Amino acid sequence: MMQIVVDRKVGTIEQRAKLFRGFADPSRLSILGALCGEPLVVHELVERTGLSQPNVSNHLRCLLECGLVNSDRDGRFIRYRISSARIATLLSDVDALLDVVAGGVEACDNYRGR
Amino acid sequence: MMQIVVDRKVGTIEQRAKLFRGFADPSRLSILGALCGEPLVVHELVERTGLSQPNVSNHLRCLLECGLVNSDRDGRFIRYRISSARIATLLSDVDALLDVVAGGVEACDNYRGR
DNA sequence: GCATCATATCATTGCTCACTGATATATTAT
DNA sequence: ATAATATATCAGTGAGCAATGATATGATGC
Repeated sequence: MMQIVVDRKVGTIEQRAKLFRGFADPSRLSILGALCGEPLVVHELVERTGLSQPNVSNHLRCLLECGLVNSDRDGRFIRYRISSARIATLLSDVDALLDVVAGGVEACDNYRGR
Repeated sequence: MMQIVVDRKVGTIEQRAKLFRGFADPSRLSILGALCGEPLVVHELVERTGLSQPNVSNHLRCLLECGLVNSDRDGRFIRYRISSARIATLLSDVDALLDVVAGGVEACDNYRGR
């Protein structure tokens, strides 16, 4: 029986990029940052992030679909939590990297900010 | 004298998002991944990534401006290297997170891929 | 059932980015 | 100086995403 060996890494680059894009937005970062502290319901996230409610919901749907957060219904509230402590790890790693490259990132004009 | 206390985190969220966006592209991930192995000159990156030369140069300029890579001229070649081992750390952390959420990321339709 | 609160959905609009193709600059060798 | 190699630049084009506003769904208490 023939066997086709698929290079796992090739497919993974797209996945990695997709995962990075999950973090590459100020709104989602605010939400994830808040959830790293403690689980929160939507209107709490709205308060803390200052984002509009539909905006938070839209991003939560994305984060939920990607598996970055989980949700539980609690009466008429829905409580969200990060799905893995690795998310917090990733966020602190980025901060560590920012300590090194913050100046350059600030200066980089290629992304004009959104 | 009045003092205005600026929340450092607010500014940092934009920076974090910007830094994440540096990684949120398959082309740049390919380039960074290759450079994590060893320093390489541009045409080597072109070969290994399969990207066009202008495309590689454009992304390198961005990565250079952001401080994610450094460059040294070597005759008519220009050799690029990652600026910090933390970059490799970040990339492997993402892979670790992908082990947990890969299925969800794959299924998430919000980013249709680029 | 009705009113209210909590959250989700959806279409639209505007902005931003990635890639391409052509061209320019830089370095080395002859 | 000229040719050849290596890399950078830039404008244009196409596509995709984020936020908004309006509305829909769902749950609770009266």
